[in-house]
Amino acid sequence: MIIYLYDMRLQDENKKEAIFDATIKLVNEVGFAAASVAKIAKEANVSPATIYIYFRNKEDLLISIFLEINKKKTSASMEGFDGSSPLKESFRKFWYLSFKFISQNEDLLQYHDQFLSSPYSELVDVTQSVDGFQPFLSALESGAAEKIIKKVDFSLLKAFVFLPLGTLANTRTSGNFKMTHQNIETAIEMAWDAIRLERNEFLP
Amino acid sequence: MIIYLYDMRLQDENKKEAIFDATIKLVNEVGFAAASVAKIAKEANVSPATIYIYFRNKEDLLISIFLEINKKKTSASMEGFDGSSPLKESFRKFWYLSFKFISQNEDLLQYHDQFLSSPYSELVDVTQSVDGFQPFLSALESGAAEKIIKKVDFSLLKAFVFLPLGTLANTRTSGNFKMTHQNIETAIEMAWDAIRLERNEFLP
Amino acid sequence: MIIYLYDMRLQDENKKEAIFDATIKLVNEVGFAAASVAKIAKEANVSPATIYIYFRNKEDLLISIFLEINKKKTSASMEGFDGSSPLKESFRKFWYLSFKFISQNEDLLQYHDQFLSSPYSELVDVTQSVDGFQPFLSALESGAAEKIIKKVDFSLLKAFVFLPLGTLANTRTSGNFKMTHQNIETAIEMAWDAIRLERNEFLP
Amino acid sequence: MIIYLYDMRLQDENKKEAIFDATIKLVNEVGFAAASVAKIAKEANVSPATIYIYFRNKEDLLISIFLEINKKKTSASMEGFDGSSPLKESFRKFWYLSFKFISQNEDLLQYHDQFLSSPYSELVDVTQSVDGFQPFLSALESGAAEKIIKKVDFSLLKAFVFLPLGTLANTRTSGNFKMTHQNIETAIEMAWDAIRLERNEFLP
DNA sequence: GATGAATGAGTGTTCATTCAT
DNA sequence: CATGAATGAACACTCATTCAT
Repeated sequence: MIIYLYDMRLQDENKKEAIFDATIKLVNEVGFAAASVAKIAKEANVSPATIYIYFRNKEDLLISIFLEINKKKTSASMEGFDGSSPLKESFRKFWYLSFKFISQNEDLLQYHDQFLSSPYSELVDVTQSVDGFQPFLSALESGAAEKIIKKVDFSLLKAFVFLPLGTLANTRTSGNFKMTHQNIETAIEMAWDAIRLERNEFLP
Repeated sequence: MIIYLYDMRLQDENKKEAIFDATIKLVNEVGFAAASVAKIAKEANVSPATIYIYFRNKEDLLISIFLEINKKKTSASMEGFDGSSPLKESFRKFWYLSFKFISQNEDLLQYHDQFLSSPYSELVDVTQSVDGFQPFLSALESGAAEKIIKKVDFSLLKAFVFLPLGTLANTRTSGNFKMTHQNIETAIEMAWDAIRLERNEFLP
Repeated sequence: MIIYLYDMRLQDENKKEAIFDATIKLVNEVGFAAASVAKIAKEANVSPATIYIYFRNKEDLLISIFLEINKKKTSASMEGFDGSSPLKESFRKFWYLSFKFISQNEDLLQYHDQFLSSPYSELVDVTQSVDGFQPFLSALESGAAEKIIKKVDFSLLKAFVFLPLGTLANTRTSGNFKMTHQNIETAIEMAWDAIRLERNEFLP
Repeated sequence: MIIYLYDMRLQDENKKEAIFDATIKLVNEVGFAAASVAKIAKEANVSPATIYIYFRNKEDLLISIFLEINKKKTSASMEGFDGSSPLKESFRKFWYLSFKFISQNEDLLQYHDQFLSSPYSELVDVTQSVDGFQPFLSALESGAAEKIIKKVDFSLLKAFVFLPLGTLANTRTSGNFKMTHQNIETAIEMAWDAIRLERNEFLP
């Protein structure tokens, strides 16, 4: 017989977290396809049936984790964002915070990446998962209006700003890229060069 | 009635191609994990056992397809590459040919992308799959030596030159990006801006 | 309606036993190779997947059954063994009990025999499966030391004492041998004659 | 184009023999169940289809081999059998020749044994496979009539005379039994003691 | 809430055999 | 005669999910 001293809700959260952690670990280790419910359950030290108490099905579990990671990542890279700062400064800060979060949460990012390239990604409303970046996107739009940066399709922005960030940070896909201070500076510069509008500052 | 013009091999190639096509179609439709051998066989109008005549196992099938796509893609984008041309011109041509190939073979590229982000990708020697690009990479290196472009880690190059190419071309990941002439020009410009070394041409 | 008298374990044991029985029946009917997991499951009125709850794999199932039969057989033929009795008496009793057990459990013995001549037998530590006979073997050794029986290699002992027992009892291999009282007596006598040391009791 | 210089029949016999040898080798190595037609074909350097030219099906192949081995073994152990010799002498000679054949053809015997304990054995008329021993069996019968040996059921004879022979000779089942001259002598003596009728030669 | 047992449908792969050439 | 290609059926085993307790 088990005695719950404090609060049942606590226990629940522990279980849910255990399932989260186990799933992330397993997916990173063996990939999405091979991360079966049974294995996740074993890794989390719960019964397979227990997982179905917290999540409707496997899909729900995997998506929930993705969304949570996404939320964490977004709020981390948008922390203290100030729309009134100069765009370049905001840009640099965004990359910096992103790199920092990524390097401190490699496992989460690896899951995030794998999820996006799995068929499960189609079940998530991607636009929604981008919501948190809205202030930054607005600033970029303003920058385009002010001719600071190029006026480009959102896909191009993603391709040259957000995407490289993800891959560079993922050790699995970036091979021997070392996140040194110098490399980070270069990466930020490259991204900025890609989007900024060149102006000859010596002409009137 | 079938007429064998030359020899039996003719029929074989047809079957192998049917299996290739069926696999690519299925993987693009339902993803890597859900593309079972049985389903592939049905799609190719072939017995599951037949697949094992042409490929050692599922892994071998998937990798073979990837390598073939890779070869096609590489030779398409490197066609007529001339190391003595100005770097920017080579660069532009490379992107142009790549975009052209990609837009004409969306299904192949979608497979290619999915493969790279699947666990199967670890079974392929990636360096080898990049061999065909060597002349272009050498030109980039020379460009760095001549201070035309930034001297950067290969991972950074990949992240800002090759990766955006892939994603922009893949309709699944690039959403509503339309490959208009204008968009392509912009993309090429962005990529070049990312890597080029800025020089004030008005100073001595 | 099922009534659970004590606890769930009851039902489990029934299932496990059903699987055991089905396996033995099937192996005896169609042989080891043709006794597939699917067929066993159907015979036991169980899903194939259920078998994997009780046994790690087919090998584990087959070996488990063998070991259980072996245990039963050993303890049956060694029942009430008394090392201080005259060797011939022990010998006769051993054969008698063996014959009795065998004749009452023909199916188990048939499985046992087939297992030993299947490739699976190599996965079992044979010496361990003989452990239960140790007191009898010791008695035989003492008998050899006392020049009551021949001092022979263990393999010879097996070939003339334990092996004939098995085959005679197995209806599949022994054809029309009827286990009449007379036949049993003769068999025991033959086995004893084979191993005993002849002494002319009339010479000094 | 292949040119047959001498005689087609020769080539055929070579192929058939290659298939025989390959089968025996494979069955001994991996067991009956795992010796598939495809593997046998590869081992024999022929196409699977070729096997079906020489044998109706797999069953036919396996049985044919068994019967051929059986014939060889029988004629070897019955070589120069003389019904007019004293029974014990014939008996000893029979064992001796058997042991000799067995030790010189371990692979054949291993196949023979495995076959007999496989379900295929039921497809062979066992009585027929014993035909060659008939003169020896007759001699044993006469011996029983003359009260030289026990008058026993044929199954008992098999269990104490023919069976031990097989097992002792099979290295797989006999473990560390070494076929030394001494061991062979003992084995023969044990078998003879088992069947002979004891007579006190000192009484009238 | 939590569970181990249970399962039908599915997995990748191999089977013995046939067939057109 | 000889073959490689072809196959439906079967193989051992795992899957996501449900259910009685």
